[in-house]
Amino acid sequence: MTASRQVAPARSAAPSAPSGPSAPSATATAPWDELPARIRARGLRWTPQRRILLEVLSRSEGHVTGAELVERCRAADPSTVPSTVYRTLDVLEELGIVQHAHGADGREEFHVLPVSQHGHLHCLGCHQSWEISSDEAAALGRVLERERGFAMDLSHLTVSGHCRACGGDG
Amino acid sequence: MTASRQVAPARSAAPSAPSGPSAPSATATAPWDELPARIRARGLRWTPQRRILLEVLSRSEGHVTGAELVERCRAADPSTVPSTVYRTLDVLEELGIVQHAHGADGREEFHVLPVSQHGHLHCLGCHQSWEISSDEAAALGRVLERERGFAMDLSHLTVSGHCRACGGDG
DNA sequence: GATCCTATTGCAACGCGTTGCAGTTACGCA
DNA sequence: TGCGTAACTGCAACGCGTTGCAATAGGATC
Repeated sequence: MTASRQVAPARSAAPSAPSGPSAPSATATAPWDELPARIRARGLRWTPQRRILLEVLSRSEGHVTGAELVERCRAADPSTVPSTVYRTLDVLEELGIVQHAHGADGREEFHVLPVSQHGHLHCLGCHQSWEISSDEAAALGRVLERERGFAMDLSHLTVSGHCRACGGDG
Repeated sequence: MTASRQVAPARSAAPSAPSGPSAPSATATAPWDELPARIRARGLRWTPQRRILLEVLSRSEGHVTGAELVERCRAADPSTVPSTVYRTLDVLEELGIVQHAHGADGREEFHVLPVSQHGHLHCLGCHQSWEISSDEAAALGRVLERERGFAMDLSHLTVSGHCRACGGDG
């Protein structure tokens, strides 16, 4: 048995969205090529481990859990260790390459190349998830801003509840 | 050194709210007394371990993390094991005694005796947290309901961002 | 009070993620 | 090309939370 590349950990399936289509992974200007330079320009280093993670990320779309990324890196290089992956993800987050959030179950989810700020919707019934556009969350943002001076970070938002199919409608 | 009852794990300080005062732990009708009966009525059992957790909970207000509850139970009975605490919390959640959510860092937080549905606001700068009333979240709820038929579970909502003091205002 | 059924417990192991530390290595510079 | 520094890696251990399993013990019934 090889390192089976388990992709969906049974609790965070994120299939196609029924009403809100997901962004088709535009790969805008392929920032992957410039990354080594950007990294070095910051005094950071371009290592084989980082290259592998970047390759994995460049093939990913939507949300990926940390564990999934570790698994995929391990498929590319069995000697991969989790701590390196997570630390590299931290670095990449500072560079704006990924953005992390916490799913409804508290697990970390990474979003690759955040095209636009968006939150997540998670159904407690069927465990599907969808994206919330900034438009939709705008009202909440405005209320918090106006009444509390609180600047919401949409990308970190996960709203749980029940979708139409699972009894969302009365 | 005894089992030091560490209360604030340094990453989820939740002091008094600056604009939204927290509910003053009304202890409405003290449901603690009826609990043994309610539990037995369901075919469940009233055990010493559950009694201890209930005592701990009855002395808690606001949000408590799972680890904190384990710690406090251990203070009352050093032989307490985490799995029992967490399993009992599951049972109590079904009975409506507690409600769990995931904080901004993904850790579990339990809310004792949820007086009214409310979400949480978490400042990424100072790590304070406040409650979001259902009024405030209503707009978001309406949008999701109308456009997606999605029934938001407010109690599970944590909004991250920056408060006024930490740069929330432009 | 004795008996029986099964809910519950404690244990041990696991999974995800983080952290401290010592050894390694990328890479700027002479 | 060789050198030096500090960024990075891998390891080991930890913390939080979950799960499977065998043993225990509520509590209903007689």
